[in-house]
Order: sequence, then structure tokens, then C-alpha cells
Amino acid sequence: MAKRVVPDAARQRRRRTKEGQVLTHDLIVETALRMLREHGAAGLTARRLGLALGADASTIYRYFRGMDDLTLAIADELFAHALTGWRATGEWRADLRSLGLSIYDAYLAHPQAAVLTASRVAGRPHEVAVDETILAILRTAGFPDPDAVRIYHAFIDQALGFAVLDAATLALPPATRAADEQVWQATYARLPAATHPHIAATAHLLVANMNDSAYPAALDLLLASATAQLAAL
Amino acid sequence: MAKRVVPDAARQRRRRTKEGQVLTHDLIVETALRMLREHGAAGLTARRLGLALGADASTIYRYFRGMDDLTLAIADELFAHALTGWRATGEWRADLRSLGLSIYDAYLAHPQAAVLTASRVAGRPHEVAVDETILAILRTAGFPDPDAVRIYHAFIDQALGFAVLDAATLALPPATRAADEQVWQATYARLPAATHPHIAATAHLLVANMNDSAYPAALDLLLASATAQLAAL
DNA sequence: TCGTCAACGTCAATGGTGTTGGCATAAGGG
DNA sequence: CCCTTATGCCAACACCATTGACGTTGACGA
Repeated sequence: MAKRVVPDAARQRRRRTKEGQVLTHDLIVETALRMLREHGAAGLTARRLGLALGADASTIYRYFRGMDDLTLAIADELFAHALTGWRATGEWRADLRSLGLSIYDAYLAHPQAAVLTASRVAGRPHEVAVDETILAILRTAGFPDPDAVRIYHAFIDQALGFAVLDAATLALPPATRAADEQVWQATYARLPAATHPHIAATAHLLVANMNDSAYPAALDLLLASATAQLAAL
Repeated sequence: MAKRVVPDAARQRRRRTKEGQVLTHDLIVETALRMLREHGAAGLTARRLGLALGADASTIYRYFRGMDDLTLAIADELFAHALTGWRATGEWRADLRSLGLSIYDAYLAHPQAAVLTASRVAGRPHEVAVDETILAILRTAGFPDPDAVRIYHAFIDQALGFAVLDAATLALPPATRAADEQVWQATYARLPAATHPHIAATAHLLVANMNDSAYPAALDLLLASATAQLAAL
């Protein structure tokens, strides 16, 4: 019986592209992330990605089933980043806080990717790893399973929700980010005070507020509530 | 000097399409919303939208500058729905709660549209109207402007964040929604318990939890915090 | 050393996409 | 009644994702 050699990632054939580039899954995902950052979501196409890699567009299909599959890989990459951005201390509230901010930061570090993949995160391997981590922290802290699951759910939804929204505003303008404040000031100024008196009255505060996130405060609120629940047991 | 007649929406020429349909901005947006619901984001194309309207794809460009412009109109429509879904009582906490849930419901009523437009809401007319309403409620309740702005920010980000995320899970499967629970149960079952012990231990709870939203509880938390702030003045 | 074969890169073609310019036509206003 | 303008259609353009055929390379077994 002929022993078929199972394809093994360890001994891959490393060929080279026309331009001499060596391709890997990771290199493609990284390049895609860079293109997203530099040219926005509309700038990430198979052809252009191939061009950036020094390869033909169709070559990408040797590594991913299609652009959709690539999107899933990008989503996964964001969570991989999130998992390396926090440190466990053993104190559950500190750990959750660190993990939440790490997720948030990973998203904000790649706003276009965050927006593009917002609806495709569920079930990605590293996203599942994050879920596992959150549940581990909560159950180790002593929360009974029903509470742990409820808090987990609120925690991850909150983190991703704020992250996606804040990333969205950050991802918006292809133009440089410097003139942003003036853009918004102009936007508020253009609103007729007659129809929007309350926005007009607080316009300066709204502009000043716009660049800091509401997430940390909301996260603290959630953690405080969880602390109270744990104490009530 | 010839007096140029300014185009006026009030006296439009209402022509008819080949199929006898009469087109309007609203009809196009409604049709687009229906197509999103029925065929998903990928199913909404200029040609197919034209087909559904009994019109040529290019005719859409008489009403919208492009598909992007149409997307903005769809985003606006969601907030228009949100504004009609709540009732003012005069009690600020009840009002905010009602408005928040109304925004959330409007998004969940059109999950695909919610996901598609998640990054394009800022500055839409009806979104601005929602902002104005929130600020009005808070300032009338007696919050000083800095607090009002901070709470407004947290409130709207929270509402939209949870809404977008929950809509994302709802928008995912082109298949019918009935078998969903089994899909997730299978997903969790496929996870090796060795690598994901905490998910494995709580799989049944996770599945049971999956269909109810964490938003109402989070909203109550925010309102309670705001109440405390107001009392401390 | 060499033959085999799978992995992987390229090329060319297909059908679908948003968008535009030209042209036809109907609806009112003068 | 005619003229302007809004609004419809058609044809064409450039680009897109995806696929199948084909060439090339490198690793491994004999």
C-alpha cells in the first residue's frame, strides 16, 4: 500500500514570485492590513494586493478561498493582536480591564480593518481564544457560571461595540487627520441654532470631547457592577 | 434679466419608468432596504436595485450621486425610524431609556442595513436630530453642559455599539434563522475541551444566552450612574 | 542521481460591478 | 403651443473577483 505523504506545513515548498518575493499567509495578511491603513477599504482589491506583493492577483487564491476568506483572516489577526497586548496579574478586575483595553487598542490600531471586519468576528479562532480567556478570568474569580456568562457577554459586546464605533470615526477621512477638528467645528457651526439649540450651545464641548473615548469609563462601570454582584454572593 | 426658475421639490416632474413605476427618493431607499433584508449586502447592486424598481440602473443616478450616497440615505433612514419609535414622558431617565431602546430596535429591524452603514452614521441629518434630542433631555434634566456632553457621548456610543454588534450576528446567515442554535451548539461542540475548557463547561449557557441582548442591562447601568452624578450636584 | 508529483505562480477569459455621456421624452410653465 | 428641464433609457468604460489551463519549481523516494 502506497504511503501517501500528507501535505505538511513544516516542509512547504517556498517558491518565489516574479519579483522574487516569498509568499506566506502571514505576509499576505500583513500586506492587506497595510493597504487598508494606507488606501482604505476600497483600496484593498485582489489586483492591488497582488501588485503590492509583487505577485499576480490570482496567486492569492492559492492561499485564500477568496477575498471573503481573506477578510476573515484579517479579522482573526486583530484578535491575535489583542491577545498579545495585555498581561495577567491574577486580580480579575485588573485582568479584565487590561484585556478590554487591549481589544479596544487592537481595533483602533487598524480602524479600516476594524470596520471592514466588524460583522465577521464571531467564531474566528483568536476571537474564540479571547472568549475562553474572559470566561477563565471570570470563573476563576469565583463567579457562578450563569453570572460569568452574562458578564462575559456584556463585556465582549461592550468592548467590540465601542471599538468598532470609535474606529469608524477614525477610519472615515481619506484626507489627513489634522484638519478634523475644524471640519467638525464647521459642521456644528453650519447647523441652524434654531433647529438645534442644544447642539449649538454645547458645540465647543462636543468638539473637545470628540477625540477621547467613552469606553474606559463604561468599562469601569461594568467592572464595578460585577464587583457588587460578586460581593452579594 | 431672465428669471431662472429654481428647481423645487414641490413641483417635480413625475415621469414613469418603462414598467410604469413612479420613482422617488423614498421609494428607492425603501426598496434598497427590502433588498438588503432579502438578499444581504452583496445582493444590493445598482443593476439589481434598478431591476427591482422596474427601472434602469443608471436612473438611480438621477436621485443619488452614487451607491455611496445611497448608503448614506439608508443610514439616515435608520435614524428616522429610531426617532419615531419612542415617546417623551418628561422624566429624563424614562425618556433616555425609551430613546436608547428605540435606536437599538431600529437597527435590529434592519440588520444588514445596520452593518452596512455602521461607519457612515456620523453627521446624517436624522442622526444629528437624535443627538439634539439626547442633549435636550440631559440639559433639561439639569445636567451641567460638561456632564451632559459626556453622558451623551457614552449614551450614543453604547446604543450604537451594542446595536451594530447584535445586528451583525443577526445579519450573518443567508440561511434561515431557525437552525441557528444548533449551528452554535455544533460550533462549541467542535471546540476541543482541552484547549477551551471554560467554553466547553459553559457551552449550554452560552447558547441559551446568545439570543438576548446585553444592551438593556448596560443601559440601565449607565442611567444609574448618571442618576448618581445628578444627585451629587 | 534522477523521476515524479504536488505546490504554487502566471496568463487569459468570464461575468458582474459602479459610473458616465448621449439621447429621447414627457410634464408643466410661459 | 412651444420650450425648458427633469427624468428616463441605452451603450460603453474601466475595474473587479474568480476560475481553469498551463508552466515551473522544489522536495522526496528509489
